[in-house]
Amino acid sequence: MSSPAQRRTTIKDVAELAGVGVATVSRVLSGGSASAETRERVLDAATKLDYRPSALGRNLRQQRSGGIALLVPDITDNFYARLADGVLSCARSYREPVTIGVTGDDPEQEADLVGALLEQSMDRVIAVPSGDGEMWAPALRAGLSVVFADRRVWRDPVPGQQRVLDEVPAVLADDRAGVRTAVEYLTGLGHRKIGFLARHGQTQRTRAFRTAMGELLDEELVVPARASRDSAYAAASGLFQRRPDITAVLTGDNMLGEAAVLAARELDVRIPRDLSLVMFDDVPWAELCAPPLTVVAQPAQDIGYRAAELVMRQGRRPKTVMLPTQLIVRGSCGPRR
Amino acid sequence: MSSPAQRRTTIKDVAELAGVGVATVSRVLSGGSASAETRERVLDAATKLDYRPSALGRNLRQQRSGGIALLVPDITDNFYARLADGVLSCARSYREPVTIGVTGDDPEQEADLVGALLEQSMDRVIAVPSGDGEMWAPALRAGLSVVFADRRVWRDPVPGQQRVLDEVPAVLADDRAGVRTAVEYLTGLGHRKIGFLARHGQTQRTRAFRTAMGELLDEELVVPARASRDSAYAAASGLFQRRPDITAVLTGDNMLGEAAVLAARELDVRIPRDLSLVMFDDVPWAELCAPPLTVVAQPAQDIGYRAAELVMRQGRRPKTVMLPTQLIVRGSCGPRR
DNA sequence: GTGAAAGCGCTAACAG
DNA sequence: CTGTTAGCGCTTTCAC
Repeated sequence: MSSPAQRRTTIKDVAELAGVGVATVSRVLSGGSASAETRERVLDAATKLDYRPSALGRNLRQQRSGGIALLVPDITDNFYARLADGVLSCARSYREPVTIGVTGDDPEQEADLVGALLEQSMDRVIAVPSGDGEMWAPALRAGLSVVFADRRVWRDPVPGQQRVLDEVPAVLADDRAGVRTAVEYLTGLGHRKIGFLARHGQTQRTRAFRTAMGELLDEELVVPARASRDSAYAAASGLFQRRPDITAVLTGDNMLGEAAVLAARELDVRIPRDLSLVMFDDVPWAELCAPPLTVVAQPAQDIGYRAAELVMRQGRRPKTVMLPTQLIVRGSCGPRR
Repeated sequence: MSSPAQRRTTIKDVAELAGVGVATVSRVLSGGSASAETRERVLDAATKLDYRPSALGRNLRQQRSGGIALLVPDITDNFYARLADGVLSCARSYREPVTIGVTGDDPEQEADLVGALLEQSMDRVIAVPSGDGEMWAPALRAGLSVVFADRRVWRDPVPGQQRVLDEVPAVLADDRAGVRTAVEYLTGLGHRKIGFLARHGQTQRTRAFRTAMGELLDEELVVPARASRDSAYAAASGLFQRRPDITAVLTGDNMLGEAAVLAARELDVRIPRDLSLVMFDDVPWAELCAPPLTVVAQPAQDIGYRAAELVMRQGRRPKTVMLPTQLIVRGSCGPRR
């Protein structure tokens, strides 16, 4: 049997040992004013007792639990893992714990998680949002400060609330430029029938694709997928079978890219001979793939880091941050044959 | 400017509206005994006010913040991401928030993080441990219930503490069997000079490799790497250059596998013609690789899920759980040439 | 079955 | 500059 946990050292113990009041201890420890001598006595006592202020007491008093919450669609997706890593790395420098929730890109689950956060009195959230304005507006009103990462929320149909959501700062990759660069690269190679595989949530990228394609756009080649791997595969496979005339495809994220490679292989579509492929997001395996994949790289870790910075400095009304993407040409694209 | 956050509804409000005392509300809401009529009145009031009990108050009162903490070496490593996903998925069914910390496989950072947990009064931790017994024993004494995942802690040199650490339940992949199967597969193909790339932390696997190799073991072919990608690459590249006579290699995790593929390509070592490769952990890209990688699959998500179950039911003295691995043969191994 | 009251550890307001 | 005190929201004795 394990021994019973001993009672925690409290601020009272420190005060007693130092021969001062508890308020003084609190002040000294949080950098308030105190005479040099008092300060030393307090610090001494605290060290001697190995005193660790209880976050519980502080949190209750301040009516807010510290820490920052992070909501991502899927933590096993390397992109979100890197994003999370960035958040974690920034949060560490503030000594703030990070609570992670997985939404599965499902507004309902997201709403659930936000509810849980409120229950915990968390007041800082970084989210890759799945829900729309209707779901985030109440959270905002409840007083938590939100930063969106990777995506922002769709414009809300209700006029009055649109303003609210525009107030939510966001850290985004420059989807417009990324998509445009990729499309230009592909058209430069002679491709005309270019497919686009994207998640339902990737509104910005889808829109950017439509714009970038201009005259060339064929709505039938723009195919949406749900959040799962299976759905990604189904979308890719479906597109390739339905429209064997396409010569290039751009995918909105790395799991769709993976699905495209798999589906192509299954259908005996050769990359890049029969089909050129550009994938959004440069994951480590893109280079190991056969052929190595041409990608639109995104600074995932940076996105997370910057988002964490923003959510920590809620004071200085921060604007939306847009981070650049980069086309990395490897071996998955060829000229139209 | 955003509107000021309105005051939270407290238990007092509910009590007032229901015309009962706060104690009664508390009891009803936590499933205690109450007359049917009272219960209904309370529930009604709670619903009407949309009352959410504050975790802050409860936590302080109970001297423990709920939730479970998860410590992994690297969240961008797909294996740990899947493990985390398993934890998250189990924790959700208990409605417990999960706080994630990244240790970088560094005992010092790990100790830091545990300190932070204690400060937060977290009392449930799932850890992929980097530190040794000396670091975990105090945490245990401080009263938190720990479950190890993926690895357990090295036997402690101090005799008295060994027992303590054996009391920590652990959820592990069956490294012994996994390594043995892989080695037998390789020797079955005729390989004799087999290299092993492993992290410092992968003691069990390294030990298993030595055992499995028996007579064939060449200590020079067992090479350790630190946690980083760079270190993994250096280890692989170094081994291949130093000992071009090896014909097969087993890697202790997926990042080492990735490094091996990259290093081999760089040195113009062909897989599987010149070198057979078996990688621990079946990541999604293993199939996309050229050639597709033969792997020892581990139930990462299950490991996380089971660990979370254990840490939630600290009551029923749980034993260590060992989960099976599976050799998945793909295209990265060939006969010794 | 129910209510009154104590108190978890801390910080902020106030008085000295 | 420093100590006293109130009280954050909740659960848990302890009377009734």
